[in-house]
Amino acid sequence: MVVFRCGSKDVVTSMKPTIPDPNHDHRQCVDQAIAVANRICRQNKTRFTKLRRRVLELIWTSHEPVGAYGVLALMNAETEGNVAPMTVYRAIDFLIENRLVHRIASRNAYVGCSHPDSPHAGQLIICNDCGRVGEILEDTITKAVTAGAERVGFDGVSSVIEIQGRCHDCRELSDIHGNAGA
Amino acid sequence: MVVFRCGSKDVVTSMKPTIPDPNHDHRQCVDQAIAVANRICRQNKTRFTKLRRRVLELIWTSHEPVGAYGVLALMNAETEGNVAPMTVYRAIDFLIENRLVHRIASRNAYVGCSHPDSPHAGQLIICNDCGRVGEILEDTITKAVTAGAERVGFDGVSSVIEIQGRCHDCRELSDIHGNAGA
DNA sequence: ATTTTATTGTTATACTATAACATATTTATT
DNA sequence: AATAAATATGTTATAGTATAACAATAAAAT
Repeated sequence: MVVFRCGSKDVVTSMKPTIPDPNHDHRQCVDQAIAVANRICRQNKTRFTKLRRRVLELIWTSHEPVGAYGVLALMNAETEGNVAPMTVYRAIDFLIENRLVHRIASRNAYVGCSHPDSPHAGQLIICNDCGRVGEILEDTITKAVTAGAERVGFDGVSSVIEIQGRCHDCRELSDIHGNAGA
Repeated sequence: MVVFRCGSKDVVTSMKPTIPDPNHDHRQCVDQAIAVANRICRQNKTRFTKLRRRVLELIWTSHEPVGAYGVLALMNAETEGNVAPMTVYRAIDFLIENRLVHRIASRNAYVGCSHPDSPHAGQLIICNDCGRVGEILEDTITKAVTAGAERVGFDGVSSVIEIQGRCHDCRELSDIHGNAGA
């Protein structure tokens, strides 16, 4: 199963919705993310403060991962006050604990989570060309990992699964160049 | 399939060889790793220099991941000359390119590769208790990841798969404590 | 022997993340 | 409402990870 959410659309399919279309209405993504965050934090009895909201919005600036210092730069660009790294990291930690943000270990960067409600961790798909990141929830992967771990006596498994490759859009672009382009 | 190599033993099994036994003869692991590295580099027409060999040996000091600055500390502890970080990083990069070492993205650390010959990337299993790292080659995982990626139009996939949990040994230890211990 | 290429040395600096303690704000309790 | 307890944020300093840029050396190719 592939789950992908953008704005109010919640795509559940077995085919191709990969990474958000370049022309999609991204403001909807952000609005949706904030709305979901509000609900999740209410459920978790945690506080979705102004700072945390701000950081979440900035992380959702795009579908490309942002570094903590990237967020910091965005914050300090807007306001004249000087936010310290610690402040950003704390907010990010909170967002991760509440499953609103993923850390991409292979890039030391962060990206908004598309389905914070889902109980089991998904897999990140990272395009090496355009840098965008999507998320899939493949049961076969989850099961294979659990089974593989159990085979070697591993317990209480949580996995970092980051799939790097080239997304559908970028492949088409390069096909055009390769076949007909200059 | 589970592949695990220690010393001259090359275990291929479907059951339980997890992470190296605490009592194993670790010098054999190191010797084996160096011998394999020699061969691999000859095959790759790359140079397995004294420095690179040294760094590989130090990374193989144990089955726990070592940070780059950990390697650096080990080097500077032995010799009185001052090795610079850059030197270590370059050697590590070389070793990774030649598949002799894995980077563990979730820990910013490095660990020797147990099967540099294998064409497809394996999965790392990391014990959160004892810190040791093993490596498995589960075809079902590899295939599930490839299939999942293809389903969303992903190409040329290479994945970071780091499975974190508690190894067989640590679980047994904690069972003892839980059932009969103080 | 000379050119070319690859490796290592050296210095400086960028990037990522956390520790420790002070202050402010919110929530719970009386 | 006043106080205490818990949570969140501010602030400063520092630890930890990684790379850029250029110089010097060593190995391979011509």
